[in-house]
This record gives sequence, C-alpha cells and structure tokens, in this order.
Amino acid sequence: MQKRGFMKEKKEDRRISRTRKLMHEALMSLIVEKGYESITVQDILDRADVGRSTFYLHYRDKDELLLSSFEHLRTLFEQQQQELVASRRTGKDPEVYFILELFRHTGQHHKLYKAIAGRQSGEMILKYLHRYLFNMLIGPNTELMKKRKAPPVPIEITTHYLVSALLSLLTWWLDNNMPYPPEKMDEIFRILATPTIEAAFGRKTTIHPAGSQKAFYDLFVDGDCCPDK
Amino acid sequence: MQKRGFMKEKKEDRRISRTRKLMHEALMSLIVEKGYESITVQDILDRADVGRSTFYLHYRDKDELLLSSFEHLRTLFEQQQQELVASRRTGKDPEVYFILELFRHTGQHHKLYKAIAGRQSGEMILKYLHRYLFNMLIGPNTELMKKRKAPPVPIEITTHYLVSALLSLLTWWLDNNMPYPPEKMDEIFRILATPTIEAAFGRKTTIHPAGSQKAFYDLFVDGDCCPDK
DNA sequence: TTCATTAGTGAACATTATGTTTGATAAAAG
DNA sequence: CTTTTATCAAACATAATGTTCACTAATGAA
Repeated sequence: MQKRGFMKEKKEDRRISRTRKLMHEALMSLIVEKGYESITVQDILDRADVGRSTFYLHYRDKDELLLSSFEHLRTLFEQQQQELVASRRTGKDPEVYFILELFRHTGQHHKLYKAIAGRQSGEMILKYLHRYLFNMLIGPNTELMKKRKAPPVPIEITTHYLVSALLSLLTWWLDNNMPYPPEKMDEIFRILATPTIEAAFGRKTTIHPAGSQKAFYDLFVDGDCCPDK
Repeated sequence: MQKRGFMKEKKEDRRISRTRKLMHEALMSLIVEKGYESITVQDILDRADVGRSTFYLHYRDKDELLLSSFEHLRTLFEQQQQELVASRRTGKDPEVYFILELFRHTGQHHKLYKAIAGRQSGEMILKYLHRYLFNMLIGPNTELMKKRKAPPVPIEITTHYLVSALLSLLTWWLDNNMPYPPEKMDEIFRILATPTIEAAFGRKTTIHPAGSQKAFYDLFVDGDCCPDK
C-alpha cells in the first residue's frame, strides 16, 4: 500500500509516534481499570503526560483515539490470520478457521476486548466489529447463494443474523470471563449456527480444529485466559 | 398489587401525573426528531415547559426518564399479549405467538422503537429488552431441558444466542424501515432459529400465523408500518 | 554542527451541560 | 379554609470539552 522498502518505512517524526503511543497506552490501561465511558480526556492527558493541545492535535476526541487503538488490534489479528493461512497449505475453508482464531485472538487480549466490546464501551466498537465480520462472511455466503436459486430468506438478513449471533457468543464469552476455551466456543457456534446455514442455503458444512499463534502488543497480552487448554 | 378499589386507584397528586406525562411526551417527540443521545435535559425542559428543579425532583437523569417511558411501552405490550391470550382459547404454544406479536407491537410504535432501540439510543434499552426476552424464553427452554438430559450446548448459552439473534432481526427490521410485514419476519425467525433449537434440544416446533390488535399511546402509534398486509 | 521546520507545552478562555439549592408561589387535598 | 406539597425561577457550583496563542524544544536534513 505504501511506498519504499520492506523493513523500514520511516517517514514519521519520532515525536509523533511517541506521543501517539503514549496516548494509546494511557487509554488502554485506563479502559482496563475503569471502563471506557467514565474516562475523561483529562485522565488520558494525565496518564500519558501530554499537553491538552497535543491531544487535540492528533485526535478529534476520545472516540477517535479508541477507534485508532482498535484498528491496531484489527491489524494484528489480520497479520496472525495471514501467517496462519501461509503456514498451512490445507487451503480449504479458510473461513472455518476464522471463527476459532477470532475467539483465540480476543481471548488473548481479553482485558482489552472485554473493556472495549463488553457492552461497557459504546456500541461504536461493536458496530465496527459487526461491519467487519459482515464483510468477512458476505463473501462466502454470496458464493453459496449462487447454488441455491431462491433462498427462503434474503442473504443479507441471514448474514446479519449470523454475525449478530456470533458476536453475541463472543461478548457473552468475554462478559463471563471466558469459562470455556476458544475451541469449545468454536464448537458451540458450529452446533448452533450450522443448522441455520443449512436451512438458509441448503448445504453441508464441516468442522475442523485448528492451530496456535503468537503474541504481540506485549503490554496487553493478558495471560490468564480460559480454564484448561 | 395496590390497595383500594378496582377502577379507581388514585392516590397520586394530579400535578405529579401531569408533569410526568409532559416530560414523557417531550422526551418521546424529541427522540423521534433528533435521536436520544443528542437530547439535553434543557431540551426536555423547554419542550415540556417545566422547571429544571422539577425534572430532578422526578428523575435522576435523562436515562431514568427514558427507562420509565420504555416501561410504559412494555406494560402496553403485556396488556395486548394478555388480551390476546384471553381472546383465544387455542391455548397451546403461547410463546409461538409471542414473537409475531413482538414484531407487530414494535412495528406499531416503530418511530419510538427505531429511535430507542435502533442503535441510536444507548444500549441501555437493548440490554433491557434482552433481559426481558431472555426471561421470557428461559421458561419454555428449561422445560425442554428436562427432556434432553445432556444438551450439547449449555442452555444459558443457547438462550442468550437465540435472544440476541431475535433482537438482531428486530433491530435490522427497524433500521431498514420494516421492508417486510411482521408475519414475514416471524416466519424468517422461525426458519433461521428453529433448526438451532432442534440442534440444541432435539424437538420439533410448529409454525402458526396469528391475529390482530389495538392501538393506544395515541401520539406515537405511527400509522405507516410495513408495505402490504 | 547548524538551522529551519515541526511538534509539544501550558495556561487561559469560551462554551456547554449537569445537578443542587433557595425562598417564593400556586395548586391540590382534606 | 387551612395545610400540605408540587412547581417555579434564578442563581450557583462543578466539571468536561475543545480552541487559541505565544513560547520552547526536539527533529532531521543540509
């Protein structure tokens, strides 16, 4: 997407990256501590130790900072996804792994996601996630559409329905401190959603387990995720 | 619940009912106009033409007023439900009608519900609705539980999943200006959800159409709901 | 190293909303 | 008619937001 080399793409003033990072970290730690809503810009300023004017030089408001932080996580998730796809050449059903990896990823960053998506922070992020997953799933589904001429339910509705259902499972899992491992949640989603997919499109779907991954964004890899492996 | 007669249970100062009603109406019309979030207490004061102190004499804040208004609607819905149950002595599967009536009811008050539950007003109401529906559905489901010894998915999760799915359909419907009649939405929900229920509990569910109902809360019965009957 | 450029500072300020308090007023209830 | 109680207006304290500006310091390119 961007010009220049491969390892180095430096064009940004160090000060900028520095203050941005400070503000992100401040926001993140504050979210974990007291939840997004109750955080004030002043809180962020104090924690990050930056001037008021500096904040508004970078972001329009609290929400924009949150969104920006969240996009970090999304990027990370996508990198992990790609690594996984690259490392495995089984090839088939990439969207099947997707859901398991989604649970894995959010589990790894559960403190953040719980604070961010656990209903405590505005629906903004949930909306974002919804859109993201919707686009992720609409591809495979439109393919399926071609096989069945007149599906009993409009595909848009089915997709919306399934995304919401998946998200509900995810937020439930986070809100309840992840009482099951990601694999179990993945299985549950399959059990509950597969018959719906079959009813809406008429097709068999298969079930797979999947692999592992690595940690980044060190400060917020939370450690104590899930009871047993 | 309360003491005294049958038709008359007046114990409340007229002034109280009057100002409360004024504030409710103010909030409702404002929600329809500009969405909940952007409404300020001052807006409500101006529209209702009540003093600032009066407002805080009745409600702690905006949210409490909204919640109170919403409970009005819930009461109305329950009345309609009971009338329906009373008028029909077919008796079986009362929860089957429930979903259709839910769509009918929200369709009738779509302006309010769209403003209130259409993602524009905080998740507060959605949460409330979720809890409400959850309790509504947990009864029938625990019955089903007894039939199957070890359901493959914990009932709590299944219920949560189904409620979320139902709500997603409902909000989608409202957000998209109710492109289908309630009957169609009811059918769609059945198509999508029934196989899940069967997978989670192992049982057949039947499909019914249902009747009509009446209007109240006149100011906000919106009229132009849904394309064709 | 030098130096023009760019980012960060902090303090003041305007603005907007919230929620509380007061004593006076008017409308109910009995 | 009298007592009680809800409402009112107005002022107030508080708190958060977002902007401005002149000053300072770090940066990176020459």
